[in-house]
Amino acid sequence: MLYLWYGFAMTVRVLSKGGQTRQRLLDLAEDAVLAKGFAATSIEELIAAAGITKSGFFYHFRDKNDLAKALIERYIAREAELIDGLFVQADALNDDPLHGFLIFLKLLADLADALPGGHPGCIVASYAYQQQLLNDDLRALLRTFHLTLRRTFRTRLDAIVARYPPQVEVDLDAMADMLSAVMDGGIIQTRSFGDAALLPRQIMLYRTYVRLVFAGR
Amino acid sequence: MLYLWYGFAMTVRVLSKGGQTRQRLLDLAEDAVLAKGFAATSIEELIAAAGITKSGFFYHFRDKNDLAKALIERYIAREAELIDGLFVQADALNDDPLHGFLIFLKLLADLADALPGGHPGCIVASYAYQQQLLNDDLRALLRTFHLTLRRTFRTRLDAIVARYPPQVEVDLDAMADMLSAVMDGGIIQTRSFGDAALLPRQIMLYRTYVRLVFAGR
DNA sequence: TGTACATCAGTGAACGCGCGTTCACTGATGTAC
DNA sequence: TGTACATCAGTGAACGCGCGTTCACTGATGTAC
Repeated sequence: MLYLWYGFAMTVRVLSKGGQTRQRLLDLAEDAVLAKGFAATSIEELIAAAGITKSGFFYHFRDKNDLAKALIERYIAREAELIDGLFVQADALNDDPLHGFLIFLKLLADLADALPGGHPGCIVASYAYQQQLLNDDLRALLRTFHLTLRRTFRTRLDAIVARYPPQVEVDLDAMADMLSAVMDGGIIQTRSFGDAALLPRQIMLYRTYVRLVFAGR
Repeated sequence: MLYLWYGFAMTVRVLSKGGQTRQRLLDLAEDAVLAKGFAATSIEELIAAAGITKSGFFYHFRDKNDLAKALIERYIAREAELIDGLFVQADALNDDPLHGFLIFLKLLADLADALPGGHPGCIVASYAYQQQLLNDDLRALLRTFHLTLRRTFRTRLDAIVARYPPQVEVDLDAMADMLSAVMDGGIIQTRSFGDAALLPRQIMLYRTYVRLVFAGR
């Protein structure tokens, strides 16, 4: 399993027997969805791997759509926890907003670099090309997630601007979005090229951009 | 249909009856694949929309995998034609490599901005999260496509560097890849937010980065 | 401590539907002589 | 110009398989009194 990515930030919870099975189903589903998409991921293959029967699956999830929902919700929660954790680390040693953000980006790149087979993929990005399969609730979830990321990064950029007047005129929302964009794009490239180094390299390039805009060097 | 994006650069070819049906199947398939993924796109729905029978489909494509291949090949060819066309336009009026690249990026952003419902999506990016469905040939195609883009942009950047020494140290391959990344990421955001303006905004932000690195302002 | 009942985490069998694929056939158009 | 044959662009019927979902049932564990 590839959850080094999340591992360090995850709250460890003692799970009941059923909770364990449910988590296992979600783990299997996440891998499968990232590898071939939601529609091509069959309940049959998940239960085969988990070693339960089909009715066991339907004990845990009302229907397949319910699985999709649980997958996004878990992913979003983890990702938020991860990012918050990195910001806490980055802020621990200094008070400067620009340095804090730059350290955060370095930590993010290091984390991406440490993943054995490359980043496992982003469920939210994968769903973006399968939107018609999702109901309105799920589409709203994706939207909210991207909005949260934008707000999180934007808040950081606002704090930077207050102390470091930018060298050029930039749209701060776009600048915030660019980090998500570069990560989603970087993951796609990592997958296409089979080169795990591409994602961290993109993050570091974004970092240089931020430094250039606000510190001029 | 959303092919303003490609329309202007496409060579107009007179198609035979069968060629027309084939193109129509590809158009329908492209829309469906971008909306819900390849696995969820059924031959049944395509022929219903095209008004032929299932056997008619199998006259045009050996099997479903053959459709996937045709879809990527057509997409890649169009995209290459589009980019080349924009570079020709950008180069027509000036000889400066930096200005040429900046004009190209502006044309690209304008084009993205002119798309009625936002960019229809990138087949290659969509396939990235469905790799396990593809055979080795198709995976190689995706890889080659990204390599071609990298080389195309890298060549431009090399020419720029020769005349404009960069203000900061940047990895030129990563800088070339960043444009693809920002576009793939921008499309995902455009889809999640339902805001067509996000993609052109990301392209323009990348453009500012290039200007900043090589012109310092 | 023993008994009754409730909840948890499943099993097993059956369902109908839609999917991709195959195969034998066909009418319209094109080409050779 | 007429005839023979080939190719193009499909049709129609049938196939088996795997999919998501339902339903009645069950053994193990937890809780109340």
